[in-house]
Order: sequence, then C-alpha cells, then structure tokens
Amino acid sequence: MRIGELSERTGVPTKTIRYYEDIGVLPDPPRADNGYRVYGESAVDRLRFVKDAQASGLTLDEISSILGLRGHGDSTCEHVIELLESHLAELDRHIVDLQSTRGRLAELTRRARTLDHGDCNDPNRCHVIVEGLGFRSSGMPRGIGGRLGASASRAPDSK
Amino acid sequence: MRIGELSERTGVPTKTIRYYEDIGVLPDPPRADNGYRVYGESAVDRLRFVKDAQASGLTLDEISSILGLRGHGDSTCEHVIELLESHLAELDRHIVDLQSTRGRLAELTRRARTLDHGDCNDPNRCHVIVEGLGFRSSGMPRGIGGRLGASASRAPDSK
DNA sequence: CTACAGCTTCCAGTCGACTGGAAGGTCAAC
DNA sequence: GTTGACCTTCCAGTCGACTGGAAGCTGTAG
Repeated sequence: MRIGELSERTGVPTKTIRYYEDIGVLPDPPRADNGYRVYGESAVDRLRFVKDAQASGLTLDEISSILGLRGHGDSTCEHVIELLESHLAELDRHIVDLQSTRGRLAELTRRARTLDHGDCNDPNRCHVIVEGLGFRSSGMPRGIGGRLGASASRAPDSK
Repeated sequence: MRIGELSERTGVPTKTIRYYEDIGVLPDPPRADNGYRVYGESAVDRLRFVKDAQASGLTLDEISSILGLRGHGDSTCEHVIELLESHLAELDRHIVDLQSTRGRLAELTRRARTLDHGDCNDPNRCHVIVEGLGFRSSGMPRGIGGRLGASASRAPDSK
C-alpha cells in the first residue's frame, strides 16, 4: 500500500509518517519505480505500536531505540528490557501521582462548587473562588486587583 | 521576600517565576524602591496550586484563566467551576487510558523477558525482541493493536 | 574601592512532536 | 492534453514551557 492508505488505516497523517521515517522511528520503506513509498501490512502494526508506546509516555527516541532502528541507543536484549521495565516503573509512579493530584483537584472543585457566590458581582472575575480555593490574601492590595501567584516546577510527566 | 528566596522556597527557578509573570500566570508583584520584586507569603501557596494544576494536566493558560489573571478566558464562577469539572473528567479518562496502556506495556515487557534470546547474536540489535513484540505478524494475535483515544502524558490532543 | 552575589530587562535558543507550504513528478480519467 | 488526486523533497514555522546569555544596576563585605 502507499502512504495515503497507511495514513488512512492508522489515522496517522502522511506528514507524520514521513517525519517518523526521518527521525528513525520507522524504517525506510521500499520504493516503487516512481519513487513512491510502498508499505506492507506490518507497517500498520508498527505504527500502532508507536502510538501505544507514545500514549504510555515513551518518547519517539525511546521508541525507535526499542524498535532497533538506529536511534541514539543500541537495542540489545538487555537494553530493551531494561528500558521497558524502567519505563513501566515510571509509568506506575506517574499514575499514582496523577491520582493524588486528582484527589486534590477534586477537593478544590468541591469547595468551589459549595462556595456562596452570592457576592460575586464582578462579571469578569470570581474572587470568591479565587479566595475560596485556599489562597489567603495575606496582604494583597485590593481584593479584586489581587493577583495570585503561582508556581510550577517541571511537569512530572516524564524524565 | 525577593525572587531568589521565593525560588528557593518553591524550587521554581527565578527565570521561570519571571516567565510566569510575563505570560500572566503570576501577577506583577509590588516592587521595592530599587525595582526588585517583593513577594508575600501567599505566593508560596499559589505556587502550590499552579504546580498541582499543572501536574494534573492543565496548561498555564488554563491556570491563569482559573486564577482570573486576564488570560484568554474570563473567570466567572461558572466558568471556573466548569473548567475544573471538565478537567477532572478528562483527568479521569486520562488515568484510565494510562492504566490500560500500562497493561499492554506490561504484557509486552513480560513477553520480552521470557523470550529466548539465545540466537540474538547481533550485539547492536535484538531482532528477537523486535520480532517477538509482535511485528511481522500480519495477523496480530494479541493486544497491541488497541486503539487509544488519548494522548501521551502531556496531552497533545487536549484543547 | 573592588568584588561579587543578586537583581533588572530583553531577546534568542531549545526541545519534542509535529505541521504547512512551495515546487515539482506521476498517473488515471475525462 | 489538461485536470486533479496523490506522491516526492526540502525547509520553515508552531506550540508550550521553559532556559541561556548579554548588559547593566544594587547592595553588602572586605
């Protein structure tokens, strides 16, 4: 099949398929006489694996390393298994993190829902929520103009 | 406190704190006579919120919208509650997705672990694994081919 | 007085993963 | 023989979230 059909059957845009080839996630496919890429059935499986691995948080780099397609790493048995296992552990940590964050966010939402918004009369801003969420306006000039601070550290997503 | 202390107490680089201010996730703090930023205690709490929100998958844009800091959206009560609730639902879907992907990956890993690597003599490539993982099979016996509706950890598909 | 940490602004670069567009070749249909 | 879908390469841009560096002011310690 040609790239268009592969794209249709996997839902991956042709642009993206060529990009994957470029960066070594997919092997260079054979070409027809006219230069068109020609794919076999297995390409569909491969692409599906890539999607799955990606959904689990692996980078394209790691994926091509697993697939043995001259990424940065080698792909000896040990390397691949190690990578899979360490990623699995990471994925578990990530899920646990998300669950606890989910708990905090749910609590926050619950509080926002049960707040009395009666005196929230500025149509553009709900200071009730903003303050109800647990920030103590300890010294904020002017309630409404009050700015909130925020912090963030690197997303816990992946390495 | 000044930006350096805030940074130390939150683990967020000063660069990042200024960046957050730039894009409206943080309010412009008052300045000392010398022009230095001066933060109150509440900045730390807010940092915690942003961190949580970010960890749960909200973008900085959404966060500043919740915090009412002239992001793109407004921040009426309804808007904020809606955003929090729809995000919560999304987060739940995401966790479920991750868990199922985790299952497939675990199965893959298990198979890779139990394969006989005896004839894997190319030091740079473990074709045993690559083939063992299920490619080459036009049929695709087991479950890699699951469709995943959701994105990787850092949602490329969200909003 | 000098060193030096810490602060300021501004602008450019990075990273991962695409995505768009230009310029052109191929091929079946009308 | 031209249209139009589909393919090719190459290069540039986007997006979110930073991160680095230059150039320069501030404030304290020696």
